Amino acid sequence: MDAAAPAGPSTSSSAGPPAQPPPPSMALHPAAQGGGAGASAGVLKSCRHHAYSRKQKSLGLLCSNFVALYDREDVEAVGLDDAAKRLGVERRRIYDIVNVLESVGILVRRAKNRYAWLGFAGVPAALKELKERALKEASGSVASLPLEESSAANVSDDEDDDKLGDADEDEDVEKLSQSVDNLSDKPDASSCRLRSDHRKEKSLGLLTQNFVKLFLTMEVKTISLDEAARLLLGEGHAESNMRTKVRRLYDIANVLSSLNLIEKTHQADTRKPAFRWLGQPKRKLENTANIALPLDRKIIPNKRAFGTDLTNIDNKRGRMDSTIENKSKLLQGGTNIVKAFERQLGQGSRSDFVYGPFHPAGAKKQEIGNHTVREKERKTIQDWENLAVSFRPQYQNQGELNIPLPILLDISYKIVIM
DNA sequence: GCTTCCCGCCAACCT
DNA sequence: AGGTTGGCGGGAAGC
Repeated sequence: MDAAAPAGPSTSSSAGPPAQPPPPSMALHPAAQGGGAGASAGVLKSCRHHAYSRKQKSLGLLCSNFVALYDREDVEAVGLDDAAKRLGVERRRIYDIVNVLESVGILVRRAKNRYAWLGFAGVPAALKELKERALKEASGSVASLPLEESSAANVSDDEDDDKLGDADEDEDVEKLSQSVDNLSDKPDASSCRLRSDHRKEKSLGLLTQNFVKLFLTMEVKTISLDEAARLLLGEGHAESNMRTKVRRLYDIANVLSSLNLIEKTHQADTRKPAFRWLGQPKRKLENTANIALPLDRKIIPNKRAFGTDLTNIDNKRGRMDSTIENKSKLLQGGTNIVKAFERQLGQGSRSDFVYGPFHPAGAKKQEIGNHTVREKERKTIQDWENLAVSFRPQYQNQGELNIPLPILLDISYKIVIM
């Protein structure tokens, strides 16, 4: 499938993206052709002369659209094919999105090609678990290992029901972590498993979790992707290795920032961008204030505008983090992890997590796996619903979305309110 | 010229 | 064997 491709054997990537493939997410038109991307290839080609724009095809934007499409009360399952078709992108991209979303608890894989939609209500539990797992790692002997290795070596709380093949039922949020966590020290448990785990170790999902763990465990609030890559890889990394990792982190960061879990900022004294964890409602409020500008007045980030990339808007939102300060903090990070954790866990746990821009439709889906969302959280969620009214996602090509009318109306409504 | 990151090849992994 | 998943890195858009 992966529709677009063919036309020409397009040998390999070395040939480079030949004549711009039509930007599917732009070109595909709504209801018109529920008919499948492939079919429209010819038509799309005719649009080729339109300037090709990466922005309109960014993962972040795609993610926003994805969320807009499924973040509704009545959505429970997500089919990959369906998503790809409706969003007008190739399946491959959906995998990217879905893997990241799963890592933060928005989705859970149920079966081949099928995911369950938990929505933003699933985020707190997922983050909490991430935190706790990282805490265990930290307090264990693996604290000093790069995350990528340590997480592969750690054991998650209650696992080893070890699965495979069975029950679609309850491989919940933990699935990913389990499969990786189980790796454990048994040297060559089974070459099969190791090989499989090796692949998982590098998965986008796990990388996402580890990236998020950085924010949850480090004292610093912002981190550049270079730093993140370095921390995740450990020292002695090959240069190419590093580049690849950074590329993946860009992908992840774009998705996470479209979810508003992080935002792009700039390190004070470098032109290098960094990402800031959006963890406190307080900050969120400031966000809201910033965002609640009339559309045409809105300060457009000087860079990419996918998702809700607030990037350059803010500056004042937090204290200025100097790169140097960050670096030294990061270095201490390992030893401070436990302390930082205790502090974070102690300070009102996750009521301080902030969801994405959409009001948590899944607010009523209180049960995530076996975790029950508590009252307090529920309350917070309601607060966010209010926030959501003024917190408008920045869709850029919603017109091209294959989103059911009611949703579009709902979205537009929110935009108009602004 | 450097950063950002889309694209799609193709191998690993299922079924 | 055929379909699904997703790592990976080339290379072009964006700045």
